Parts: sequence; C-alpha cells; structure tokens
Amino acid sequence: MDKYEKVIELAKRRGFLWNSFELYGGAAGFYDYGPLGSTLKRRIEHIWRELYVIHEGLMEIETPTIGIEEVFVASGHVGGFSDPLCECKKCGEAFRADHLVDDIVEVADALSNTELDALIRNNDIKCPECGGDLGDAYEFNLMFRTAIGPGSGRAGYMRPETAQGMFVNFQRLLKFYRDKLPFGATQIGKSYRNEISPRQGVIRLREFTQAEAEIFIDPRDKTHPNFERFAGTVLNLYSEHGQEHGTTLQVTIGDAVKQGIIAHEFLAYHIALTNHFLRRVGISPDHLRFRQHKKNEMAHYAIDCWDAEIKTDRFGWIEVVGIADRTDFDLNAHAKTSKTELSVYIEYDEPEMVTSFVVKPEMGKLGPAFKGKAKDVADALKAMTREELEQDGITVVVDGEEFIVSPGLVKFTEETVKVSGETVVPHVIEPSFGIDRILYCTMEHAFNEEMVAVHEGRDGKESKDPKEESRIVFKLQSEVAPVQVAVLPLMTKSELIGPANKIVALVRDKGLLVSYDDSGTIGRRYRRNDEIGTPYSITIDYESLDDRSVTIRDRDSMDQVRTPIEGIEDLIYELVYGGREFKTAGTPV
RNA sequence: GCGGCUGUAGUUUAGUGGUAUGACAUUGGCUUCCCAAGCCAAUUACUCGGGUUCGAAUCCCGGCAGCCGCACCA
Repeated sequence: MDKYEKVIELAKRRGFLWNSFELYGGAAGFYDYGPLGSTLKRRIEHIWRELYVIHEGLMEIETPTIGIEEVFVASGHVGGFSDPLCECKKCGEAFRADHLVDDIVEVADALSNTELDALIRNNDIKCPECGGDLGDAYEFNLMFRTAIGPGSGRAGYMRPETAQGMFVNFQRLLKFYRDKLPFGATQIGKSYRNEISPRQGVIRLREFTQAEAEIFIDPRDKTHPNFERFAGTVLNLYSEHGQEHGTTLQVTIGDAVKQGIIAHEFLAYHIALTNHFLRRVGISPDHLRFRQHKKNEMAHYAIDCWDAEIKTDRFGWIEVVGIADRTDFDLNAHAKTSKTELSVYIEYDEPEMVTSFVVKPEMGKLGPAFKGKAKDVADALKAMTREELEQDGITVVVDGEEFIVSPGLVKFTEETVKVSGETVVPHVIEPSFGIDRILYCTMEHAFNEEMVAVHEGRDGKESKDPKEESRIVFKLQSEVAPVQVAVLPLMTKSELIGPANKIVALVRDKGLLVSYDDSGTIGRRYRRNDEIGTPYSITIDYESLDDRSVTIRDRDSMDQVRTPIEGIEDLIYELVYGGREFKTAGTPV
C-alpha cells in the first residue's frame, strides 16, 4: 500500500472523500466531499479568501457555472478545447489527426475532420505504430455541452474555468473600482472538463473547484507597490533554464526579478503569495517548487507562466496552481467578439499637445447626396490621407461600388488638440488554484504513521516489538483541521458526562467545531481523533470534579497539560487560531 | 477511447459450483479506564446486469469502478 492508497483509504473511511454515485456503481472523475472533507475544504478556501479578498482587496464575485456559447467562442474554448483524434483500426492506437498531417499542410490544426480524413486517405497515411489503416477523425471536446431553455434551446457550456466570468464583467468591475488600475476580482467555484480518462482520484476530476483571481494591471507598469513584503522570501524555482539542466534554484523573489528569471515584480509577488498560502494550509516547503512554463508549452497569449508544483508520493510533482501573465489576450478576444471596447482611460500626469490630421465629412450634404450609403462613404473618407483628399474628384469605393465625392462635401485639417490621457487594454495577472488538488496534498503531507511507545500496565497485546505500536496521525495545521477540539469524559459516567456537555457548549459558543465522544476507552478515542487530525482533546476526569480542571492533550506530541475549565473556550481558540504555544496552556501532566 | 490485471462487511481477508471464514473497526453493556487494554453481546459483505446450471461469490458475456501501460491534458 503506497501513501496515496493509505491517504485515500483513510479519507474514505473517515468521511473526507467518497466516490460519487457509489450506490449506482460510481462514475469516474467525480468525488463527494464527506462531512470532514467539506469542512477541510471550506477552511482552506477561508484562508484563501482571507489572503486574496481581505488582504489583497480582490473582491469575490459569483457568476454562472453555465456559460452561453459566445463567451467560449471568444475565449477560444469552443474552437480550441477539442482535439481531433483518429484511431488505428488494427492496433487501436489513438493519434492526434492534425499531427499526422502536420508535414503536409501549413495549418493542420485549422482543418475540419472531413478535410483531415481526405488528407489522410489521399496521402496514404498509415498508423505510425503498426502501419495499419486509420479510422475516421473524431472530436474530443473537453467541454460539457448543454441546452439552455426548452426544445433544442440555445447552446450552453459548463464553464471550463471560472476566469471567463470575470473577464466578461470587466466593465462592471472597472466601474466598481472607480476606473482605476490595478484592480481585480476573485471567484471560488466549480469548473467542468469532460476529461477523457480521469484516473488519479481527486487529482483529475471532471467537476472541480477553482479559486481564481484576475488582476487587471497597467501593461506599462508591472511593478508591485507591496513587493518589499516578499522580496526576501526564498523559493525553489525550477526555471526554464533550470529544467534544461535539471536544477532547482533557491533564490529570493527579489533576486529572481533582478536576474530576469521571473518576468516582473507583479508576477513575482503573486508567486510568493501563492507560496505563503500553500505553506499556511500545511504544504511542506521541501515538497514545493515553482516551475516555469517552457516557451513551447506556454499558451500563445502568455508572456510568463509559473506553476506551483507539489511533490506527491505516487504522482510525483503535480501542478496545483498556475500563475500567468495572460497579457491583454482575453480582454481583446471579448472586445472583438462582443464589439465592445474593453479598456481603461488613463490620465497623463501632464496633458500632451498632439497634432493630427482630421477628416470631417459634411454629413448634412453627404446625406442627401448618398442616402443610405452616406455613412459608409463618410467612414471611407475618414480613412483617407491628405494627398487622396486633395484631389479634385475623390473616388470612394463602398461595397464594390464607386462614388465620386466632390471637394465641398468633406473638410480636413491639421488639428492640435490637448490630450490628457489615453485608453489602454489592461494586462491580466491570473493566479489559478486547483482547490481539490491542494486539499489532497495537505492530506498527504499531514498523513503520518509513526511508532509510539506502548504504556506499561497493559496486558495481552502481542506485537513484534512489545514496546512500540504504530499510530496514524493526521498532522493538519490546526487552522484547517475540520474538528478543532474533542471533548472526552474519561469514562461513560453521568458525573463526568454532565461537566463534559457544559464544556462542549462553551467551546461551541466560541464558534469552534467540537466533537463529543464517550464511546470506547480513552486511548481509542485519542487515536480516533489523531486519525482525523483533531489538534486538541479535552478530557474530564474525577479530578475535574474536585478542582474544576481538565487536561488538554496535544495531538502531535501527545503531551498533556492541566488547566482550569474557566476560560477554556478562549484558550482553545487561541491555540487553534492565535498561534499560542501548547506548553503555555497549563501545567504539564 | 484501447490493452492487461483486479473487484467478498467501514477496512482487510478466507473461500474457485451447494449463500460465506477470521481480524480490526463500529454500536450497546460491565469495569475510578489517560493513549487502539479486558470481558459480554450486537450490526454489517459476495461491484452491477444478463447467460449456463437443479443450484453461481465461484464458469461465460457485458456494464461500472480501481490499478498499470498507451493516447489525451486548451
């Protein structure tokens, strides 16, 4: 049993992760979050919100998970999110159909399946593996398609990323942030990709949770006002250059920007912020690196892109966050498809005097002369140069039809105007988090199987080494642990249960998630809580009845302290959220 | 989507034509019980569908899921 299996087994058994639709045999690529899994996920998301929404000021929005066709036509997903495949009839091997004809035509990826089939047949292309005949090309579209409304309806797609919902709200967001760059929005939500073969548990899902930020910045100024905060942070950088030599660099974020390893401060800041987040949810730093996309794997619109990768026991380094400079690609694409300008007006510090050539068609005269064509004629005139307009009879071609415009119908001058600013299309910095993968990694990194001493006075139990036995302990950060404190009466006796219930109520009022457990022996209950990562356990014993004190046990060290019941709720809160040291919580037992 | 292997309680495991073995876990009880202790009792399973057969967990076919390999991963 490898670590992945152990973690997934524990996750299933204890209510973190379940296969979806198990009752009906299940479906690959879907997972349910059980009671503890949901809570763990919420706590991770909560930390993300604290960092990105509260501290960075990137307000959260929520947009539909179904998108209309236009959105994904503009984003390129309708065209580019599917690949033509064709299979060998003999050996069953599948190939990218467009790659098979790459050498024959220039733009193979622009061809339809019918064109690809024709090319494959006419050029007598055979299976590269076995030489067998190839079947017809067919599309693998990774988007879930649906219909909006009754009947055949309007085409809709489940969103493959939350990002588009933020891009299409650009104008609203711009007004919300009072027309000033930089600004941004975040969204935490489900996205959908109809993966061909999702087979790595929660690592590759057909429905998954993303936490994305889209930050719109001035393309001419990619510095970050708060860069100093992280300039000294040392990260494992696996740069494009490093990948060629198989070396990971330990450098500060400041130096990485200075040496040109990371394209600019703004991107670097978000790489460091990502690191901060991942560390806080419990990813161990020596299993974390940032890998730069190589030029040939980077999407054509990005200038620099780094993935946070976490090392897992079974899958090796897996991508959990992508931090990309998407430039103005998305805004331009939506501007073009929607025929709406998506830009920001930026005022200069000092207005500039700009001299330019201006054409002014006399619409009052053009209208009667050209009727319905007047506007087209005027537009054509505006595009002309001074030389063209100075001729006696100006010839304008509209829709293949020639029109003669007499000189009196159009005026033109050199004008010097005061320009106090300009419109720019912002660039987008996008940190995109795969929450499900991060959640799995926190579980794997928290998962520990350790040998602990067997206490004396126990009888009957035989093992290879009678002094030790193994315990499974989920060393989750106390901030993300689903159950934050367990309340355990030493024995199932009403005189102990009474005070225990009072403590449960006290701690609940503090907003902490507490589990009460009086079933089985105390040791078993400690182990149960170790397994689900409960950081602290309060035990009520007979001494509690005499002096109103209880013991608190620390999950990781198994040490105990004794402390008064009075104020215990504040103490636990500080231990969980305030970073208070366990040793200071009471007198050692 | 293709090929190979696999599928028995919550977990793990025995059984290879006659409805299922054990362990751990879980639940209730006893015990002044602080690290999976002990004792008593209880609950829980043949992945699903079809076929062969008097009878299928067992043999055959198919679906689903898992693992491995191929392909895919904007």
